[in-house]
Amino acid sequence: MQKMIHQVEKYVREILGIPVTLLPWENSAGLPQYLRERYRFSSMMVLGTDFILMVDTAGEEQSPAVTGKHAEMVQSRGRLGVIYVRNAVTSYNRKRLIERKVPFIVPGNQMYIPTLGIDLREHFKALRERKLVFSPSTHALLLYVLLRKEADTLTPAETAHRLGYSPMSMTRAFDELERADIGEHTAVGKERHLHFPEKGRHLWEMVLPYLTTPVRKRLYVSEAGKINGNLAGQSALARYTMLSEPKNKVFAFSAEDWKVGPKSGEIKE
DNA sequence: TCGCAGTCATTTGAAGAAAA
DNA sequence: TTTTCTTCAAATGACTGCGA
Repeated sequence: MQKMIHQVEKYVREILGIPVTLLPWENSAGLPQYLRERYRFSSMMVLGTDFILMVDTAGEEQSPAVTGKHAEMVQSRGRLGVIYVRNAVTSYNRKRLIERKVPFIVPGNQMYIPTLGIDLREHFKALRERKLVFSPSTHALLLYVLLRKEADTLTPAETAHRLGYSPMSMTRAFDELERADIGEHTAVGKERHLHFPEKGRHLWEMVLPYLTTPVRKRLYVSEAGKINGNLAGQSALARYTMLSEPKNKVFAFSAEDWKVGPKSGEIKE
């Protein structure tokens, strides 16, 4: 929770360019128990105006109507404007919070405080620098390098042939690695050469910040015993190591295999 | 001639908006 | 609140031109 308070502080400071200090709000003891259980309260001064921050600690989102009522109750007790804070708000609830003129802050994302004329939406997200994340073809190239024993020099054309990608995709993968300063990139005539001086764990740790999970979705299904697929996660570890089998078996499917396989059969999600 | 790179088209999925 | 529709971005391949 303290982390969220810091995020709000940082976000407001970044956007408005002024120092902001958040302090615990002393008067929260007089609020009903259910409000004190759901929210954490802080006081904040922005542009000369004091506010109470009502930080939502619950996992599930509640309706904007309920949020509005809670904010009104806190406002009537504290005699100060209330700003609702939550780490994420769905688009439809955001719209309704604005309709109800409920001030809110989603740290790093949105700030709506109509009394101060502040209405900063998600477009600020786009202005931030984008983190370099490797494309799937680059992931494939790296896994190929990590799994094979010999350490020879690679070219885009040869790697494309081996991995089943087009030469253009492999050229892009080489570009991404070069941008991330991973591997030794040289050119022999017009041919690009890529060599990895680092091996195994060292290489893995170097590339880790640029990798993303290949998992699109996690599903729990009935009749898992009827599934025929590639074991994944702890189930795969149990197959190849001394680890014991997990209670629920884990399988991995590509989107296509899932559609023509278990999803089309009698397995229920 | 061949390998690479630039550009454009296509496909796919995610996110947001609108409708029910 | 849920479902459906729309838009946008990412990933990839095909085509083409450049230059060693």
